[in-house]
Order: sequence, then C-alpha cells, then structure tokens
Amino acid sequence: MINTKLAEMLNEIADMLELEGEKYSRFEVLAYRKAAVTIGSLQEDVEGIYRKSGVEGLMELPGIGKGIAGSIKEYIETGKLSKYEMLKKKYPLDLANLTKIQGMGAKKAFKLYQNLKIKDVNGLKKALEQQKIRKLEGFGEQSEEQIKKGIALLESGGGRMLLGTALPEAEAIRDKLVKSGLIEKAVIGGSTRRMRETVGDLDILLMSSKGEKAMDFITSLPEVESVLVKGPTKTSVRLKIGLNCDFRVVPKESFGAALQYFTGNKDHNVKLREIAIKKRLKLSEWGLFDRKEKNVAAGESEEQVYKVLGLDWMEPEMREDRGEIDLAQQHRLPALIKGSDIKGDLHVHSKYTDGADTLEELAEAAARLGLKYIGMTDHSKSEYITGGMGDKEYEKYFAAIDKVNDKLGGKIKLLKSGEVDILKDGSFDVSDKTLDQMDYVLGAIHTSTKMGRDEMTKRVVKAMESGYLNIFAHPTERLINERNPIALDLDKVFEAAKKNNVVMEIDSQPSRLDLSDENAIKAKKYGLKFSIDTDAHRTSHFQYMRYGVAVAKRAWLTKIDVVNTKETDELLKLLKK
DNA sequence: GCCGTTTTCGGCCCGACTGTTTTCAGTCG
Repeated sequence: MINTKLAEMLNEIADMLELEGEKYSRFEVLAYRKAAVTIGSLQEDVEGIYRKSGVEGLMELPGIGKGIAGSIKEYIETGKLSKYEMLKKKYPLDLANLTKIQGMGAKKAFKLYQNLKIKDVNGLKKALEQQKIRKLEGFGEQSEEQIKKGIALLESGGGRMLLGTALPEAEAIRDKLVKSGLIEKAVIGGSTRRMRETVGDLDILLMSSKGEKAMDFITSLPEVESVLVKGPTKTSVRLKIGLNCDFRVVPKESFGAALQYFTGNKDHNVKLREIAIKKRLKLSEWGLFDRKEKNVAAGESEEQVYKVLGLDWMEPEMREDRGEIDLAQQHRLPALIKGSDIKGDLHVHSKYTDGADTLEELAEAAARLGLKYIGMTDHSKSEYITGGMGDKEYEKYFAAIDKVNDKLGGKIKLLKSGEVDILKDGSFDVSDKTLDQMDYVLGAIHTSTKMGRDEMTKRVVKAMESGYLNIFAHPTERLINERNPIALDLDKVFEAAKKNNVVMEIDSQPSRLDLSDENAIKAKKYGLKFSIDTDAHRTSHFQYMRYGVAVAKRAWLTKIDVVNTKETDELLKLLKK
C-alpha cells in the first residue's frame, strides 16, 4: 500500500512550500496538508482507487482536486512526483521525520540545515551532543532540551493507544479532579469522547473558578510523568501510561462552546465555524459571538451552540464530518442505538474452552447487568489450543446449559451455540447434527489466515451459503496495532450475507472492534443486521459492551439494525433458518 | 491547491503557549 508514503510526500511538499514563503499562499500549503490527511487515513489502497476509477475516482476524495489527483497519478504511473523532486533539490533534508519531533516545524528544521547542515534526525542528535544548537539565533539551551525530549518521545513509540486503555485512565483522572473540590465540572473530550477506536492524546475540560490551583493539583497527580506546557487556562502533561493529556479550564459561560470545540474532529469544527461566519457570528472555544462581541450561545450547553447555528444537537460519536452536519440542519439525525437497548450478548466463552468462569458465574454476572440472555459460544475443535470441542463435547455442553437454565428459573437464559471454525474449504469443523442443536451458529475464521483475497472470499461466501451460519464473528480478524485484517472482498462478503441472512458481528473487545465503524457503515449500506457482542472470556469482559455500542453509534446504527436489542423469543425466531 | 443553495472567482477557522524576544514567529491542536 502506497498510502502512507504518498501522504508523507504530500506533507513534505506542504513543508517545502511553507519554506518558499511568499511565493505560495498559506492556503495552498493547507490544501496539501489536507490531502495528506485524506490519503493517510484512507482504508482503501489509493492505487486501487486510481486503477479502478482513474483520476475522477481520486477527485471524489475530500481535499483532492485536479492538481493533486494528477500528482497521485504521476506517482503511481512513474514512481516519481515531479513537484516533490523539484522542491527537494532546494530543500534536501528529511523533513518528514524531522517534523515528527514535537515542537519542530519546517522552518526550524530548515534553519538548522542552513546553519549547521543538519539533514536528518541522526544529524540533529549529533549537534545536540555537541551543544551546537544553543548558539544559533532564535534557539537557546531550553530549545535543545525540548528537542531532546521530542526525540525521546518519538523513539519511545508515541503511537495511538487503544480506547479501551485510554478511556479508563481518563475516567480515573476525571474522578480525582471532581473529588478534589477544586473544580465544578470535568468532562472528557476529544477523540475519546467521540469513542474512536484509538486515541492519540486525552483532552479533559474543566469548569473552575480556581483555575490556577486546579492546574497545580493536576501537575502533582501521581499519574503524571512530566509537565509539557503549563498556563492559566491550558496545561499539557505526559502521563506515565505513555499518553499526553491536555487540560483546559474555561468559565461557565464558555463551557458549552469549549466542549463542542474539544469534541468535534477538526473538519466538523471547521464546518461549524464556517456556518457561524455565514450567520455573521464567530465561533471559538470561548463562545459564539455576534459582531458586538456578545456571546449569543452563553451557558453551559452544547445544545445551545448547535441551536443558534440552526442545527440539532448530535451525539459525539457522529461528529466526524461524515454528513452529520447536513442532517442536523435538516433535523433528520438518526436516533442512534443506546447501551440500554442491548438485551443480550451472543458471543461468550466459559471454562468449557478458553474462558475463565463457569456457565453459572457468567449467567449471574450478565443477569446483574440486566441482560435477558447470553449465547454460549465455546470454541470448536480446530482451536485446539483453547481446548476446542468436537461433537461429543458439544453434546455434554448443551446438556450442561440446559441444567443451568433450569436452575436459573428464567432470570436469564443461556442460549446454545458455539464459535465454530470455518475451515479452509468453507465447511465447518463440527457435524451438521451438532449445528442443528444450536440455537444459532456463530462462525469465525481462525486458521489459514494468510490465504489470498479471492480464495478467502470464496471460503467465507461458501460458509454463508451453507444455510447454517447465523452470525459472522469478528469478520476481518484484525487486531488493532497488532495484526492486519485478513484479505477479504468485503463487497462480495456483504452481498452474500444479505442473500443468506447472515448477521455481522461487531466484536467489542477493545483490541478487535471488528467490524470497524467504517466497515459497519459499508455493511449497513447492504442492508445487513448486526450483533454487538463482547466475546467475553470472563465476567468482567461484559463491560466491553460499551465499546461495541460506540462503534455502532459511529456507524450511525439504530436499534432496529442490531439483533441483540430484541427480546429472547423474537431473537430466536429471527435467527432460525 | 480546493471548493461552491456564498461564488467557476474569491474566499479559505481560531486561539493558546513557548522561547527568545522587547512585540513576535513558530508550532500545535
């Protein structure tokens, strides 16, 4: 995939245009940066788009017009980008990596090149050792320290962290702040509030009349490793878990505007500000102001900000500039699914294979959370590491489930199922008789995951056409930051699922979140139904449901899109073949 | 360079903090 490389080059072009100064408008620089973000965050291979739909296809991407589409074409066809090559002659330094250092932009990097012939991060390190940088005009000892820190951060990884790790940490810090008595309100914002699958840093918004004291309290928290920035309204720290956290203190009358600002993604916010301008208003984190500098959306609420702009309030998960602003203007926002809509969990493991708890323990824990049913889906024999079961074992398993159900007396119902392996040829690794005894069949790919795209797609489609498969579990088999998705033609898979009434799973494990929000959006376009499951391997994993629900919300799913919002009887009817 | 119930030309979001400066450029989100 050339996406990353191409995005890096577009960014470098932006850097170099910036160095050109007056010759180029800052908006042209911005255009290249925006295009770089588009290409860099693309799920599909940009080369694939070009091969399939040509330059026109590229131009449908946001921020890609005639000029940059042409450049992309040139790069794909020739392996070179003439604009890049031309500029690079004038600026022969590794801007891509140098500017990854916090606090180092193109201008500083170029100044270091002009004066000290520093071309890359290694050269920079040497200059730091020799304390050459502090002698430069505009730099000092503290600049050297800052650059050193930036390099260390870069080398320690500094990538995005799983939401499932970051959110509990943010909540713990938030709760401490609330307990401190120094603040009136604390709300977690940013991509964490939008519940993105990974988080680059944390944003916590505070309402306080004792701002300075609150900032002192924050920098003395045991979770804090070092203080990066400290001012009266903004403080940034490095947390020990390896994440930066920004704290902003705002007064009551700005809280709604600030929360809005620190929640929407960049494009969503820019669009709102543009709407404000059209209404002769000015939107910032401090409020929504008219021409007399009067805050016309005063108060604590985001609702007010959206309302004055003529928009309905929307859930944070939607604020990604995926068309939600238009819908909010037309008062046509969908009613997204809520956590409380979930009636059961259709993917749960017990001690019978690789789970930690007994059937009874799981049932009791789920009942306490208010669930009406859980589907027991212990592994089939191909997963021998987990103690996967064959036909005989499943027979005993189902008998045990019956027994526990009797004992539970209707408090909650255990459903009979299994996480059945879809073999290389698309068949299942247990007999039809066993499958017939299940209330529903949950199928998954676990073995031979390196198959080619065509073969893998055929394998899955065949399983769907068998008439046995009800739910396709963690469809892409990816692990975030660890394992790439299996090669699947999702269009063909979704088509087959629609034809054969197969439900797509949204697996709520924080490292899976599979389907992803983007793939779930795609699946919904095919009219598919979803099952949001925890894939629990112990009772505490039932808590993961909120992450799966968040993915569903990010994909704009409503209650009727999700099968496990149904009551038990209705669900069983729905899944019956 | 991109984009359009505000336009095919003329716009393009807004503010905080830092370090090195004597009023600001650079960087970041």
